[in-house]
Amino acid sequence: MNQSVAPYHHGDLRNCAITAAAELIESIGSYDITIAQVAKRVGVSSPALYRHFKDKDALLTAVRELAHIGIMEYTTDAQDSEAPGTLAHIDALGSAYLRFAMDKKAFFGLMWENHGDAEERRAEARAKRTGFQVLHEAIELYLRQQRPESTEMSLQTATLLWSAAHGIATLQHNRLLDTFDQDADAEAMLRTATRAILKVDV
Amino acid sequence: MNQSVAPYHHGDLRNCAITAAAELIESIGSYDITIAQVAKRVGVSSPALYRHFKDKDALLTAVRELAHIGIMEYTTDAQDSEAPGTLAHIDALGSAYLRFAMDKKAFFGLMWENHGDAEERRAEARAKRTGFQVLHEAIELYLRQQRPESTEMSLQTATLLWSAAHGIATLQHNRLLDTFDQDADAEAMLRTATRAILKVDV
DNA sequence: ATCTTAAGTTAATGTCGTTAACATATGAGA
DNA sequence: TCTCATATGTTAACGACATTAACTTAAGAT
Repeated sequence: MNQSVAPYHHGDLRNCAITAAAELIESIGSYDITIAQVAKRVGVSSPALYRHFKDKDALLTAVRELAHIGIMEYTTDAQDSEAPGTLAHIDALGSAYLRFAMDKKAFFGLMWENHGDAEERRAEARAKRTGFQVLHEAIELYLRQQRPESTEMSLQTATLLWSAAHGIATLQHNRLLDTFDQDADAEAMLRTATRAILKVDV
Repeated sequence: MNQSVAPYHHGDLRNCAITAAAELIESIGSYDITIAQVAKRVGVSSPALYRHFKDKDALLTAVRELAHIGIMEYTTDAQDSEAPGTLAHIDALGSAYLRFAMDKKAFFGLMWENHGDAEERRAEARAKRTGFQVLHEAIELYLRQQRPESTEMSLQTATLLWSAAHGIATLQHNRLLDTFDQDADAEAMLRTATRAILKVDV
């Protein structure tokens, strides 16, 4: 009556393990966690986790899914905050990406790790593409309204803008922006990049 | 007489270990190597390496230095191939970066890993800044010659362009460019980004 | 020649991922 | 209600690994 899905002994080990792993990652600020740590946190023996995950990587992959959901929340909030088709809308999406990268450093790092299984990779690529679609649609709408002659370039433009955002986020994540330019401001950089790529006069 | 520096028992374990590690990384295409593998390759016991490296991370840091030298070679070749101050010169630098990322995938990944010691980090940051300087100077020269009114923006411009290149390289490295845009061409993207950021009319 | 010490060796430790062997609770059906 | 297959959990054990301890050897200075 307390749980809609309350399977066997533990109740819901799989999901608990995933959130425990996520909490652990968040608390130590690194995705370098151990099966034993997760098991302990859930109050279960290590091998128990192997009833629910093929291996450690499978668990981390599940956490990555959480991370995808997390970045999607940031994105959706941003999306709702500005009128579609405006430059502000695109800025908001980029800003959300940068904020996620900084707020959830460990998750952001985890999301872009190289990992094992080919099947899992495909699933994740799909999830990432879904996130990308939001940007793509925003840009397509913007171009259609502001620069109709460039509408056909929307995919290339979106890919390039994502790359720029990703580069800025990654370098900031590794504390390298400051190394290059003491006064670097990631958000300002991304706005500049956005305007340059969209060929908006500054 | 065969070695200029032939210290003690092995001869030159430290350097041999570093190159052995690098070869190993290159041959398996991953920097997920083990001390034992490196030791075996050099024909020495694992603990022997601890006479020359504080821990595994110290060895990997040394390999990272090799990687920095490697990317510098690509950069220098590119630099020499075009006249300073031209757009082609800047393109060549970016192209070198992308090529290094693809040619030496494992090294590229290793270079941007998060790692331990604070002191080592500072040293690496310095090495990276040195690489960045090359781009910065190229851009400063270009701006001075082609867009004197923007010369004061050279640092910000260089940082932004590096970020864009890094984002493209990273996404390509993770096979994500194709996921977003089947026809994505990293080099073409970077050229587009370069022209947009430098505000060159296309 | 001797002695210090750098540079190597083998043994041992603790952690980790993972599998094996065993135990138990759950829900389905007799 | 009893029974049984199976999902889920436990402890024990293994092999790989990083790292340290204790011991050995060779090189160069005195």
